[in-house]
Amino acid sequence: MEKENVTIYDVAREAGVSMATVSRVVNGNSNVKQATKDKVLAVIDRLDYRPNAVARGLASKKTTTVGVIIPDVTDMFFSELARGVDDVASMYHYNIILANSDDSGTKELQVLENLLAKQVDGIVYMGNGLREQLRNQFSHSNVPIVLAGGVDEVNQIPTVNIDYTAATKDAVTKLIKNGHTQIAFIPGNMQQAINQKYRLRGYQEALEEAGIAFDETMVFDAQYTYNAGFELANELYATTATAAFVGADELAAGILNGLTDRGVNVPEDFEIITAINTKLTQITRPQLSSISIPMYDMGAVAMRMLTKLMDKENIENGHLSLPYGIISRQTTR
Amino acid sequence: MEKENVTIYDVAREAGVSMATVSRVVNGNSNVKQATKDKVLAVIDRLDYRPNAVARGLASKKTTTVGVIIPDVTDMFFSELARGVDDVASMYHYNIILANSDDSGTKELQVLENLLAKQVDGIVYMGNGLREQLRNQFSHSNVPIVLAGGVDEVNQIPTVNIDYTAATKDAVTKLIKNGHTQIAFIPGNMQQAINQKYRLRGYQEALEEAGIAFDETMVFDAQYTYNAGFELANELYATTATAAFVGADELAAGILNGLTDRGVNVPEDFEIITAINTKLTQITRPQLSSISIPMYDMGAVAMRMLTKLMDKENIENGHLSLPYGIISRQTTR
DNA sequence: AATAAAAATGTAAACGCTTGCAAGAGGGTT
DNA sequence: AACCCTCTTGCAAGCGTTTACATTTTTATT
Repeated sequence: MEKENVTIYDVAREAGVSMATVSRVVNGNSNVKQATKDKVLAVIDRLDYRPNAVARGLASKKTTTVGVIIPDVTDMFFSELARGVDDVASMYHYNIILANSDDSGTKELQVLENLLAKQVDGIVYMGNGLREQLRNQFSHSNVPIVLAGGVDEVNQIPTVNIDYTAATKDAVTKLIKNGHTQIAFIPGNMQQAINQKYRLRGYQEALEEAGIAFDETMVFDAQYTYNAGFELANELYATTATAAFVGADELAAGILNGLTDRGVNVPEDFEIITAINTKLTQITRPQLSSISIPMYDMGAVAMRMLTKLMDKENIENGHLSLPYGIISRQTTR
Repeated sequence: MEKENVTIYDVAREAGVSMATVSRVVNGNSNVKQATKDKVLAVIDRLDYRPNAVARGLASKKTTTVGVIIPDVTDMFFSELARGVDDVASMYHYNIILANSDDSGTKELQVLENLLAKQVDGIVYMGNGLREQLRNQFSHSNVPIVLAGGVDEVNQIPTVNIDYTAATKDAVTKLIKNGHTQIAFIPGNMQQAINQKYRLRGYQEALEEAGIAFDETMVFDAQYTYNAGFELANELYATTATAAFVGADELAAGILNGLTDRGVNVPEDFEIITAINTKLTQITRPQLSSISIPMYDMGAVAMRMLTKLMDKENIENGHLSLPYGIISRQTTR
């Protein structure tokens, strides 16, 4: 049971070669005579040798590990992104250190510190925006980083997301085309740039194009939870709104169920369109119409971009907007 | 911008002490004169020194990193566990390397190999069962490991979960009390020990206690997906079953919606109880009655247990069953 | 067969830290 | 003044690899 750690040195001795040679075959590196390679490989197998990645990391200054800062793995949107990240990470032989930040500034900073201490080769940052302080830390370090799913207001950091403004505009326009003029805008947390700037702009553009005046009372701030939505339904009920753009599925589900419970018929009396397209959209009754976002792909592409950055390859375009769609289900006519 | 890596050596020089002393203050270690400590701390601050965790790992043989093998982060059950794990991990200053296994034997093995190469201090394994081969690898290495949420058929590895047999029995008994005798058993993948042994036994015990004969045609095998459930609804419709025990929420949601779409009234004509208690249970209409499992806590407790194991503390009981409950919502009367 | 070029292998110095051991610095005791 | 502790600090040997650079072996050329 006591697997006394076998080192590269043991292998070298047993195989009658130097550790440099063993290192070479382990790394599939340069030119080693086939015969030697076979001999070494045999010993590695016999001794059950497993290269110590930590030592490797020290010597080569590469850890083949990337950090992933995520608000909450429990959030369907982010976990889907994370899955995309991990899949391509492992495809390129990287592991990911996953760290939840709760979207909190101080936690993010702390987590970043940690990740850098662990010498990660790169970082994919997920979040709804990029705080000033964090951006500073990023630029101070020379670890490549890419932002997945979020927005960087100053377009300074490589990013992959969708065009939130356009998507929102499309969704709202769809509602307008269905005859609505009183459309509630409920993107979630209005503090976040993604809502406060991008989505709001899309909403406003759609209204403007249709010649509808922007009415501030149609803008609602909310937490990204089912319960927040459920409660908001009451508030909504008291307004003249006849449709709503909602920034997240759980929130939308809450609103939908809340409204339904109050006897409102969706979509006859009230239409809803949500901004994400998680499994939830199929589960609610009626099913939620939504913007379809390629979450998994966003994560995958972000990670792929990161591998390039880590290899110091040139990135043609550091700001990718993936295509999105609009899926009509049952909460819109 | 070129933060030429400042090392412990730089700090030592600047502070006029030896690196050993710097190391001591960094590790809050042993006894260092307060004056010296202050001096060193000041330099650390000025130079913005950040200890290299990789070097530390090599020297100390501790990486303060634990591996987490998870079937799929995207699964609500597992991501909730993962969150619990990460929270207490970071509480104890550990980071987690998260690796998706897709519940595949070969992938698990590969992932494990990786984790061991990275010299993780411990592993928390999530999965529905523990494959022979993996168990072997585990016992070959001397890295502590704990199983979260799953079952170890031979009770060989520290585990934290709930009593799946008892929970299933309780749930089924509830259905029986409501007058049902034809109860479908749809735990999910019947290959998995957790279903094939534990849950099935609970189901059978409940029937037996009520004097109902076990009917094999009431046992259904299914994938853990919404669609599988939706389709299974048709099949179910054709049987004499009047109630069902379902092993997962998504699956249950599919069954519920499928049945409803066929005009079946739940719970009047058909009752459903699901085995997990994710957010979904509140979102479906009618809301799903379910067994409530402390997912987050299972993860948290498992990680806590792992910290003890890593510290070579004695574990009083390596097989923890956390309490569960039964929540009646609207799919049962 | 001699020689140059190419291929294979070895040597040893990092990489940045921890840690056992030794030694210096102050006291207090007798 | 000699001796013994206890508290601090420094020395230096690792930890297990990678990787320039040097050296040896092989192959090709004439």
